[in-house]
Amino acid sequence: MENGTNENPLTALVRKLNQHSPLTREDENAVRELRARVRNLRPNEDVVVQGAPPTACVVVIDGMVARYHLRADGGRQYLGFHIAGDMPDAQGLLLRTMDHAVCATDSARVALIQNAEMLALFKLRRDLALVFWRETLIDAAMFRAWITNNSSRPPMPRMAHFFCEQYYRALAAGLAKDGRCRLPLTQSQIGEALGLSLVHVSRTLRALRKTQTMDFVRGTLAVLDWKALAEIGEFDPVYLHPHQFQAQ
Amino acid sequence: MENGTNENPLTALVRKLNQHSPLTREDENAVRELRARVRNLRPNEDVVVQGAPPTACVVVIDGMVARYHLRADGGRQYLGFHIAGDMPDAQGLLLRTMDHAVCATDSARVALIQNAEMLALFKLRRDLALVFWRETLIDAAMFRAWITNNSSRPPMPRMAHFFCEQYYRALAAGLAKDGRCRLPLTQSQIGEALGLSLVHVSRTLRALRKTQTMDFVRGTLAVLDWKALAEIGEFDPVYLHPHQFQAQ
DNA sequence: CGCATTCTTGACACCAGTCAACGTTAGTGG
DNA sequence: CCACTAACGTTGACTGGTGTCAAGAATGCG
Repeated sequence: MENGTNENPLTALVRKLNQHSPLTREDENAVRELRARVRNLRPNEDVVVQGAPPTACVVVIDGMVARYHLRADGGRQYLGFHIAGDMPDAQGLLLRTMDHAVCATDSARVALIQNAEMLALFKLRRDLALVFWRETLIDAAMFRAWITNNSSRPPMPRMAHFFCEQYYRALAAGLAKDGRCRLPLTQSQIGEALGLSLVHVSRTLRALRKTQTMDFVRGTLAVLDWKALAEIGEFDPVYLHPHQFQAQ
Repeated sequence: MENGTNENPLTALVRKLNQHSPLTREDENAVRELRARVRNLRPNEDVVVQGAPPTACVVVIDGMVARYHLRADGGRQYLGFHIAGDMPDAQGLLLRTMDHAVCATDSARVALIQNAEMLALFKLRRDLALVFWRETLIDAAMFRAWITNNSSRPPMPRMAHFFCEQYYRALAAGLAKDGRCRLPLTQSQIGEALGLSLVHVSRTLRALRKTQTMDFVRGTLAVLDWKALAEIGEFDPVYLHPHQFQAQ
């Protein structure tokens, strides 16, 4: 399901929004007609820098993009990884300072939409504001899940939960097939996401592989036994609010 | 600054919203005129249960309220603590299932507003939707800060950061004086927030006390040297977006 | 006063971080 | 195609930090 260059860059976004908030045809078109500047990112290139005032908001078209906190000592804490259709900095729409940064983990393509344009859209189509709001609320639910995961689960379940989340979302985005999806991260980055040292990521990964439920090699995640993996990670996708919406 | 029973129960909410999004007099009145049912909570009583469909949203009037994930083994992971003016479950407005619970940590008073009433308000006063949206985005920033705090800081800075956040927010809410504020938590609960064992909370607290920057005794936090404490915890309040707003 | 809850302290074990060396893979240029 | 390099991953040895267990002290409440 590679995104052809001819396709509207916001198609993935529309699909994603529809998953939790069915859009009218008019709403869909209004989103698709947003003026988006497409930008190619090289691995590790920042697209949003921490501390800056946000001006445009980012929609991922292709590849993977990460949010992270830059620590005082220069270290990173990754806060989430984003794929086609995700808006990793929607909070910038309404806040004055970015409290975190966004970068590409691998090559990625993103669409940039001026905040003013988004806000104008919300004025015009009020319901869409609620749709994007809901999107940011699901985002917040993911953050909560990360707090619990990183704070209260031992390394192996923690890592299993992490892989479950990534795989589940890739599946929802149509980016998984044959039990595999792209997850272009180094073990070091996984460590910076889960609060584990690189060495311990390696050890934990070995232990996880031995359960025969998954594999992870050079940026590709393979799920061999979803049910068992989800059990190890205590993974329950309710927080991702799949196919849910509240009628207005 | 105890909240007299005669006062409008939503005054604290209006004050808080004003801190990031200056409201017009009409907007203020519209918020104050929301029909709110006041409910008294006893220590440890749930007001929102995990997994349930949300129907009303909660505004804290008095006391302290906590969000938490209930783990499969019955353990809790606290996700945040809330004081007067906070809306600990605003996400319930637009999502179908509560992925976390809300309880009182001590006796508390909350106002309950039907979701339908809130949504009607947003239809009537579109700008208010953006104001409440912004409120939930600041919430999300706090979650991110917790991820980083719990995942990447050693116990002492972690705890210092936690105390800084609580004190800073109490101050903003007018609930601190003489360098002290209420923080009605047991050490066990602090452990369940920071991902530390009870015993280690006790040890870390002793170490923190020895720095002479703070004290914490039976539900009261005293800040003795704010600057030094903030330094220990690498605390930078930008993520709380104090006095910030984006003109629409 | 007596009981339940919370806090403190010490002893101990083990998990996970650090250090260091080596292996593996991908990419580059000859 | 091979040689070389840099980045990434693996493994072992070691250490220290943090959890667990257990006992006792302090506090609050009835």
